Amino acid sequence: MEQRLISLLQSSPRLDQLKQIHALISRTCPNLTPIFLKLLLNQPATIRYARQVFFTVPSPDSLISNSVLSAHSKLSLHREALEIFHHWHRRGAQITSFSIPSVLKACASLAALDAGKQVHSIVLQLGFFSNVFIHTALVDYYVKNNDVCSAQKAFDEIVDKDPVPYNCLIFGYSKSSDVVQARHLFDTMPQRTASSWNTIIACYAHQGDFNEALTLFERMLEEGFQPNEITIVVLLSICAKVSDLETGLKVKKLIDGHHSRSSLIVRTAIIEMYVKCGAVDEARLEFNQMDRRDVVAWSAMIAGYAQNGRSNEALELFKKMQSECCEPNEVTLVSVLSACSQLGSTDVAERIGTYVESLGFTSSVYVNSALLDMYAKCGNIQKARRIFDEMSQRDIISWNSMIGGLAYNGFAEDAVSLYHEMIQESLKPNDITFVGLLTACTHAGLVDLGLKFFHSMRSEHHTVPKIEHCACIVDLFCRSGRVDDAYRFILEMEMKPNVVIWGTLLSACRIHSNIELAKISVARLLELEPENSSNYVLFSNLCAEAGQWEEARSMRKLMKSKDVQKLAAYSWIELNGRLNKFLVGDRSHVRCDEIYDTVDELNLQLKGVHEFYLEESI
DNA sequence: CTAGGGTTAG
Repeated sequence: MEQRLISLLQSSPRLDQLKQIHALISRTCPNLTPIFLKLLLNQPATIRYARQVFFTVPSPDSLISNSVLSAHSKLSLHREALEIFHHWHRRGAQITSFSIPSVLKACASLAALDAGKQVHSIVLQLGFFSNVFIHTALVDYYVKNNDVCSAQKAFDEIVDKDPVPYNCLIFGYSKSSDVVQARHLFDTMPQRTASSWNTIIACYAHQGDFNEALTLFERMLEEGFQPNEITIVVLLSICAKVSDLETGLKVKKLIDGHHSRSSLIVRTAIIEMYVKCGAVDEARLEFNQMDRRDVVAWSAMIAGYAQNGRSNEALELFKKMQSECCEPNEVTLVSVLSACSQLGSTDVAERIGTYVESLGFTSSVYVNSALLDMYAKCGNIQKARRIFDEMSQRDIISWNSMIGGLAYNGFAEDAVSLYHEMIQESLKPNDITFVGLLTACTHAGLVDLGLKFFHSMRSEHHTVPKIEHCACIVDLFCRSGRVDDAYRFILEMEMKPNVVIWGTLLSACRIHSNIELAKISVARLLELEPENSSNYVLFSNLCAEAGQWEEARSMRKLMKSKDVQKLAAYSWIELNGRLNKFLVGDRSHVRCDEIYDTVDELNLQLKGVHEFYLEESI
């Protein structure tokens, strides 16, 4: 009978068949009910029915009750687990020490604070003092509720501690950023497991102390611990954050033997490691080799393309994801939007924007900020503003995107007044806020206001200006023709000027024909990036325009001697969703004659407009 | 029949 029952249940019966089997058992051999129930618990498909059967059992013993409870807990059916426990508790059934951990796990996952406290008091009433399992579950419960104090108290109750409660509490201290306590527990625990190492390594990684994390990993290997999947994932994510491809590959080697079996998460972490090290093509190879991909894997790869400036490939992959019926989540959409914002195409922005808006992530601050950022960067400032105004919640990044968006689109005054609104709402500006503000001032020629904002960073907002803020100030002086002030500012800067700063000055020197400063800037630029052709070309053109032919020729010579290749620059225009690229003297387009005629005509018209304004001003 | 650590983002 029992064998037949097993084979019947394994043939994935329908609900009506299950009912028949159940009826048969209750009529002919009720003593088989517990076995029947246990078999139902084994499969997620039949656990619902198991619950119904359990509720009909007149007085279930604690063994079967605990099995029902733990089966639900294992499948993360926490709500149902709590329901079972309440039902059972009401009937006055005997609660054993085995019942408690599953219930506490359910309370922790549901963030059911009151229920958890009740269970704790039941624990005290029933006198389960110093039971390792129960108190470990209590430590875990309090850690998950961010109450590390109560967790420590529950921990202290345990007389004979194995590594598990230590690991739980170390994680608790890690979550509350108390590295000292975490490390103390780790150092003093009598014996460790691989999980102990994983927890402490992850703790340092969360703190941003990647060196200590890597040192501990080496010690872990030295002491003969076998890294598991979680160790690998933690390490790969560290390598991703510090862009350390060399260590990343070493870690990857550790699992290369049984690579085919490695989990989705490990493979996603490998993709992420490659992506953050700039090795996008290697990431794609890894991605292609996956036999199964979830939304996280797709998102990681799409984000990888987006972050490495390969927007078209990001969008192509998103299309493929949709064709394989994988539903995008917020993270996917944010990456897709970020790819679009780099393309700068109004058509694509319109299409993807409308699509994203139709999906109903209306309350997501993340998605909305990415949306408004994209609209702004693609020139649709009205839509960007509409999204911003309609947002029910905004964080610093939403404000920054809007301020920056207004700034880049030339609405300097709106950017500045939005900043004041932000201050009114008592939000703290960060360094990105100031990049937006300074950009606004640059575009509008508001030199004094820009300098005021720059100085207020330190004095009022306790943020230290970074090199990008200094670059904004240099640009601010340069655009208003004050190249000498720009140079003076560079000399007084606390940090070493970079290529952006010297490049800005050099370009300004060409416009304002300042050969002396141009010489200084180009010298710095050739030190910093001898391979960049535009510096040589810019300087030599500048000299030629000023009539200094000898200087111009020698710079061309220098460029040639260093074998610097000049990159062909092209301009492009998007028409009816198609991208058309043009090189200098390009005749490849089928209608190039018409195109050149039109360009000539436009030039004439522009000259006419220019002359008209000249006459007007006289 | 009981417990812990991990991946994607503006």
